[in-house]
Amino acid sequence: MDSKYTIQDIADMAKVSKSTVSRYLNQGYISQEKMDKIKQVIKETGFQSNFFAKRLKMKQSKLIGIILPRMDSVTVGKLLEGVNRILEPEGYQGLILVSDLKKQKEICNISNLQQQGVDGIIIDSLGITRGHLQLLKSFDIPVVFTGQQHTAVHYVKIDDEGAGRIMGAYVRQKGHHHVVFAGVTNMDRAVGIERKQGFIDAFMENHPKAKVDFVKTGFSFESAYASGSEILAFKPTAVVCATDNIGLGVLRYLHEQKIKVPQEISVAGFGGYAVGVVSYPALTTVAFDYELVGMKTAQGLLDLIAGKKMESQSNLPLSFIERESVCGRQRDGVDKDRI
Amino acid sequence: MDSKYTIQDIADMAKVSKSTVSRYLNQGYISQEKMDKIKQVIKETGFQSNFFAKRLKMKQSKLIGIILPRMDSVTVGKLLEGVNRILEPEGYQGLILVSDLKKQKEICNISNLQQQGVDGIIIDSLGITRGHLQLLKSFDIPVVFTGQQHTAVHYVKIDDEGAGRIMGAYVRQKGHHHVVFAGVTNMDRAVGIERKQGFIDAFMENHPKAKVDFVKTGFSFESAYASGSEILAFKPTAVVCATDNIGLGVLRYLHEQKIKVPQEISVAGFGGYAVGVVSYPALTTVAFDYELVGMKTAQGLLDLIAGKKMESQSNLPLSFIERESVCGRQRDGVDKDRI
DNA sequence: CTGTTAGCGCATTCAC
DNA sequence: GTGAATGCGCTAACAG
Repeated sequence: MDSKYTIQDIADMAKVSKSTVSRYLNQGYISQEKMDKIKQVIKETGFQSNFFAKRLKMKQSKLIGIILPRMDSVTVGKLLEGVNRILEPEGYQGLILVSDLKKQKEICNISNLQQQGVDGIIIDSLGITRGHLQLLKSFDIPVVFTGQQHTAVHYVKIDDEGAGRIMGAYVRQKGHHHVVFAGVTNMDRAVGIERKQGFIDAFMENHPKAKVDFVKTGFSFESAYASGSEILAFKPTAVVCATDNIGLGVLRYLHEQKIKVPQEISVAGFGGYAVGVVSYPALTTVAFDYELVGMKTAQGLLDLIAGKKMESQSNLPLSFIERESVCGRQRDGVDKDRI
Repeated sequence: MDSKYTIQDIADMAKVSKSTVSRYLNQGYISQEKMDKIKQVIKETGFQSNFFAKRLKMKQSKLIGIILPRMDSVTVGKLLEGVNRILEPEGYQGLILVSDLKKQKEICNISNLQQQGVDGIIIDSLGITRGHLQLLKSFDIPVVFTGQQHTAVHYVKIDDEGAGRIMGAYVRQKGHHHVVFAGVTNMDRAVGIERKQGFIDAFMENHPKAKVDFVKTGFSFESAYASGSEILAFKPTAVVCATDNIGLGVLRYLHEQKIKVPQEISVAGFGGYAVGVVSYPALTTVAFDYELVGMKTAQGLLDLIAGKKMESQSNLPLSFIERESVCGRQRDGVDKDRI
């Protein structure tokens, strides 16, 4: 295959022993004379040491396994960008595996990566199950989760509950009493439970007339769009969506129904994707910094690999972005405002 | 590190030789009796063969290097999705490196991957330079480009020129005479030259009154938005944008300027991203199937690895998506329609 | 069918 | 400082 030079070849050419070449490649400890000679030969031949032979000796792969639920998502892209920013300068490379939104495959991927001899694993998880914990116990390579949390593992994630609370407080303060929360399956703890509960808690607090109806939808624009009529049936004054994607789908549905946003119904989302600003109206949202999440996650893993401790955290900074899709309601003008 | 069992350990435990275990792991050719014994021991120990030792022998890494201009982009996500769909069933894994939009880094990444001993490389290139070709000549591992083309390499890409032509014909047929093409640097041959030229050629054909002004902008939503006033200064009846992202930025600018699209100005893009449908109005565009590109690219590479030939192609199917952002013009109502 | 032997390319003792 | 020798864990002839 790669009909390449070996360390022996260049040793011969430089008229030294291969250990000398090896030293040149690693610590040093050789005379200037041989050093120059070797350098020259290496340059001429374009020699590069065999990755696998090296790793076999070194017991270190400099490879980090990265398990992702899917590839074609904005948040995943941002996350990777952040992870890469930390890994690359340290000489690590990411080995990416995709779970296709299946928890079972996520577990397969873990064991796969472990077998490949990666130095650590980052998992943007769909949900941490007993299966995960059991598998993780069976070997001792460092693992950091993101996206989901669990007391038994290391994790770095956004504050889903806090994000929900921010939105809940905002919508309440805007004078809304009756909202539909368009959320996802509670198989996804972070988004399906924490984020939703945060919203409900803050929205309900000291808010006697408050009412929240729940409509379950998927993560995609299309499924959100398809839930439009179900949402409308509750006649809310505002729709709070578990993700910006869902918000965009709802917005589209409303637009096609000729329902004015935010005049007739307000809409809000979570995520802060750049696309939120291209919709009409631009989507009010709680923004997450996934690139930062990626950086923190990678740094945590590197710490673990170095034998240091790492602190799990689920409190990464959030920012509220008020755009155009939510408007205020008169103190008591609820429900009657709409037919 | 991974204080793991070796093939020797399990050979001892099963009271056979390690070659027998190796056979068990690979082809077969052993008695049922020993087979059962080995299977049991492996199960008990959770043994897994050492990845690096195996690769060192096999001269095959089952690793495919993938070089991307950046991570956080929708097209890249789709592409990877497609690549992965082909690679995974064949037991290959992708090793992803990011070029941060720098051609020089793209070249470094190539040589990096080659050193790692990948079996092949896929490059979503920023532009194929002499540096690329020279480096590629220095080793013989299969490489397939996408995103850009060059006669001296293998490539699979969308038909940028054809896409441009489709849009050119459409806009002309809609009765527009004066358009601004909001494009990117011609350092990017595919988008900056081929796509633009295709548009201009088709638009100009048998179209005496036609006029195309060019405004150079970046790939981002923000830079497109910032180019808004420059575009408007030409007073076109339509703006054709080199990508949907640019189109979205222009749309946003126009929206904020209270200029009605498409009544006052039409806008179109290229790409067919899902987000095009959430803008207001929804963006008319030529859609590319990047997932298909990914699949074709990966398949081509696999063919090359298998010693087969592969045909480069730049004619992957396109689809025109007519949405709301372009409208017809009266035969001579040009320019005067706008102040 | 099975055990023995011999490397894959490299890092790292150990004497010199 | 430097070279010779050893083995990382595995696969692939080689004889039996």
